[in-house]
Amino acid sequence: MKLASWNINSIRQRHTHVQQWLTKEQPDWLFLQEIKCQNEQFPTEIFEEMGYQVIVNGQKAYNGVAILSRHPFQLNHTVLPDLNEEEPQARYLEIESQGVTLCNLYLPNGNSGGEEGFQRKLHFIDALINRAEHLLQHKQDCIFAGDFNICPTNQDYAPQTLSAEDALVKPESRNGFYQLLWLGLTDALRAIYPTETLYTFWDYTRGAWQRNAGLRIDHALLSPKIAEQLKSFTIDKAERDKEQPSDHVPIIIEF
DNA sequence: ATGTCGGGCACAGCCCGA
Repeated sequence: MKLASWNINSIRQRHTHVQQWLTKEQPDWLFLQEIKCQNEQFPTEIFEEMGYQVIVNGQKAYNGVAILSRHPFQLNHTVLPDLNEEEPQARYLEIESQGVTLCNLYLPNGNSGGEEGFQRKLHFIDALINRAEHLLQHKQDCIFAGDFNICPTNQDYAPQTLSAEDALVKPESRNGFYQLLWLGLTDALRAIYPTETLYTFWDYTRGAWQRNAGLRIDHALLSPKIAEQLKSFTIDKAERDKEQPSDHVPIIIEF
């Protein structure tokens, strides 16, 4: 099985990139984040014509997630069960397909909106931990993948790109990521590349790509049985060199 | 602060978010 995740930074700007990429890679599932459109604006048909079933959790202007699937699936959740927000944002999409629970997530960045904005990020992480705990307690094979907006360690961001106060590296954010690992989930990239410096995002500004001033913020966390079956983890850096690229590149796991 | 994107608003450049 092949599962990919890609923060696309507007599907309307980059649906051709996705089409071409799908033709090349043929994943069983593709998780998309930051589609930045409402459900009815998503180009569902072009992916259906390619043999994918499509489920979209969109909203106006910001955020938004979607899953493209070659296999039948059941929708589980469009909001994390324990997340009680007055104005829920489109940041989560969970399905079950081929016996695996597939959780596509786009964590709040946490750097805007002051302390309240940061707390929203921490609440999302808490709800994610609760969801992971629930699925693992019920022996449900599961994968949590997407844009976590967390650099787990200092190796996961280029020197001098972020301050210690940045929400992507703050201890509270990182602690949430570690809690997911302590529950028994495996950081798929680190299972295969324990020590290499690898990034999944390069800012549009300051020639970040040319200077390799990147971040590792797109992750795939695997429940134990899936982790045992993990065969490969790929960061498709070539996408960052294309015309009008997203600032994130696809990550791909095979199991 | 720098800097570059995308979307919204509303129709021309700003503003927000990343």
